[in-house]
Amino acid sequence: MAYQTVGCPGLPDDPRANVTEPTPSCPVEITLAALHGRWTTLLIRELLRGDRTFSELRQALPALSDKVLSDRLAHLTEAGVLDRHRRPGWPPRVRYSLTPRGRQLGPVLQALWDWGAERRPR
Amino acid sequence: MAYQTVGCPGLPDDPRANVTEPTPSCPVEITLAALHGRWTTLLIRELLRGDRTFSELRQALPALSDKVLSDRLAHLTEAGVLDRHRRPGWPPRVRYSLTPRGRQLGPVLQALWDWGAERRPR
DNA sequence: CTGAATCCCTGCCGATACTG
DNA sequence: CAGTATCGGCAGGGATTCAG
Repeated sequence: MAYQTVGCPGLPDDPRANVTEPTPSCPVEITLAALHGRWTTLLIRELLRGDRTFSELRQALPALSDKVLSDRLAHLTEAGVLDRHRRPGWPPRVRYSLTPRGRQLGPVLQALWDWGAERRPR
Repeated sequence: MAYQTVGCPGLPDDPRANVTEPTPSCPVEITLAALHGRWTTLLIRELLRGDRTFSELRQALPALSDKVLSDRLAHLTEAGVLDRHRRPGWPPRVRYSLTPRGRQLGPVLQALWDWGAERRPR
């Protein structure tokens, strides 16, 4: 995807809180774009637990295909959420770790968790 | 969509924090499913400001088509985020308002806003 | 006024096969 | 080991048209 949009919680001053259509400059949309795509939040959860290599992530999420894993990692790196560390030598080893900014997604995921964890009012 | 996934912030006790693939029972995914789709967060923002009718929402978000607006309202109603109030008489008027649970999305959107509003570390 | 039905187009995601 | 190339299915979303 990349198809989520804007919202304005308590920030009436910021002009970005008053957009009338989905726009990439809206902070809410920026975050949703970073989290966008199936498997993405699971990957972040895995990396919140510590650094991981490509194959460690594959092991942790067996149903995730190489291609999609590769896509997600590239997307998250591009979004500034994680860093790639290529280790020299053979076999090639690449280590993925959250950036400081990526670690700040913790509270965001927590907020998402909290809302979803409440009992559905019938 | 409906294609976002799980995450586990600080809840290692909950078994749902350890799923190895996207599943609808994960709280994070429940929330992302509720927010899912283009225009959705903009609609919620609009309704956080107060009740709105169908045509008021159309006015507020001119680039949003009838079909998608209708889809989003149905989806959010289904998700327990908002209520429909059909007013008797002619012309038909339907009023949409956030449920208590819907209003609790405020902090969630705030968390999304906050992360997206921070300067991108270059 | 408030939607539902239909059509088409685009982009996601999975499977498979292949490379440095 | 860590990816990329290619293909196909399917669902999201916009435009238009029709209905209660």
